[in-house]
Amino acid sequence: MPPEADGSKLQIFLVDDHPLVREWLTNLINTQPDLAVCGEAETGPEALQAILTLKPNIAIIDISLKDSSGIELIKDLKLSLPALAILVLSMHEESHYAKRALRAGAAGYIIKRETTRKIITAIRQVLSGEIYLSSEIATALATQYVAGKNRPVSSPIDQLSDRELEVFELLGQGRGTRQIAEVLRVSVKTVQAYCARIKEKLNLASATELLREAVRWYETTHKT
Amino acid sequence: MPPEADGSKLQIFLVDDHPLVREWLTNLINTQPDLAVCGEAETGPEALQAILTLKPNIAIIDISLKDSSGIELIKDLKLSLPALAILVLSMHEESHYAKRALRAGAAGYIIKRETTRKIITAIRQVLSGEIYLSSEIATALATQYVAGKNRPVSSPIDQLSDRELEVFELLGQGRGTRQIAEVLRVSVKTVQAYCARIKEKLNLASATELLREAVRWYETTHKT
DNA sequence: TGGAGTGTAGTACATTCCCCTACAGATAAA
DNA sequence: TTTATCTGTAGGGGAATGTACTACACTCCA
Repeated sequence: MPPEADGSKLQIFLVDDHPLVREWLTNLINTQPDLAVCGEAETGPEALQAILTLKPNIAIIDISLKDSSGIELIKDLKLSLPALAILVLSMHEESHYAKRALRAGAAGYIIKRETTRKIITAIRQVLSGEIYLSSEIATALATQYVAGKNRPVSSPIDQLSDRELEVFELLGQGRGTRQIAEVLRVSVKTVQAYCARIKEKLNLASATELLREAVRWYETTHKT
Repeated sequence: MPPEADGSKLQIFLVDDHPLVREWLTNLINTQPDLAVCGEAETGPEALQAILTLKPNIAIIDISLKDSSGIELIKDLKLSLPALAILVLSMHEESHYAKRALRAGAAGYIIKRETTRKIITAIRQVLSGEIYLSSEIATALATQYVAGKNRPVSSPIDQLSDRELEVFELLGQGRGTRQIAEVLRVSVKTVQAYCARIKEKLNLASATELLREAVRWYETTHKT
């Protein structure tokens, strides 16, 4: 059973790089008699350290952090604290993100567009050990599961591994190899290896085509 | 002069499709003694109608709405209510979003990652008739203007010469330098020179960014 | 228990990028 | 008309990337 350090309130840790969202969530949560925010962080490393110290009951994590990836953070957390409940708060409605988050160890996935009532519901549901998914995401996953009996892969993007997808997305943002290597804190060579695998999986001939596909994908998923 | 319907408070209208952000902003604004939120909307059309009725002092608009573009909303609003102050709240830190917003008629552009204090500052500054830009955006735009001499260009693409545009388009199709050189029957070196000039004209830092812009432009002009 | 997939990275050579320079013809400004 | 800028063309040289192939530890699944 998780600790209930401060009185009898359930402790919640927030990870999001938007001060806006953090403040709003803090307000929202603190209106609940049995819930309390016990800490916040903006980046993955910060979050990891603080969570290991504070040992909250639940962590609410934005998967698209500024420099590091929320997915990586979830994996790291699950390694150190397998019992920690994790709710992912995301602005992406696409189901790839949800699938990845769940595979990484999250117990819930809710989009930021959701109403506050549903967010509270999600927090409680995840705290009580259940899985929570936004309804669109849930239906999307369900249809994919049903259709996936003899599945013709919906998007070849699904074939990419987590790391590959991160690289793909950064490419779509217009980052160069070196920049990506810095963001991911790995060698340039590693990034190149990812690019090679992505090209293979997506059947692309050159780096230029890869970049084109990355930009297209980025544009269509992060629509303006 | 805009009306001050409710007492003497300045009336603010919110347009954002995240309930999260709307609630948070409402809270934030209502802590200010002289400001009040007079209405909210989730979509462009809703917002347009409500704003025309309520005639607020300022509208705070998220440019990336679910179905319609915030930019379109800004243009429509400026047509009907040229005096309305508009502050754009965006999650994009790239300056071209800011440019488009400003060209459409916004008086301010602030990213959601900004601190709450700065958001209040931005609201006040825009209300008082000044322009507000997040500092990164401001410096990015400033450098672009300095480089951009005195020409009021509608689209920076117009500045490209014929050959440069050809190269730009081929880049957008995913061709590499060598291929382009073959198609245009010139030296690879010449293509590189074109790329360099395009980057200069469009104020792009790297080949990767150039390619990203080329793909974007190609997608928007040769599709739908 | 062994193969497939993933995350990581190295070597070696080819290609491209990036910054500078160059120059001739067109066109615009002084 | 002269001067300045733009445009199309291209080379040199060092730095960065791309491409192809290899390697190794680790996990997961059969």
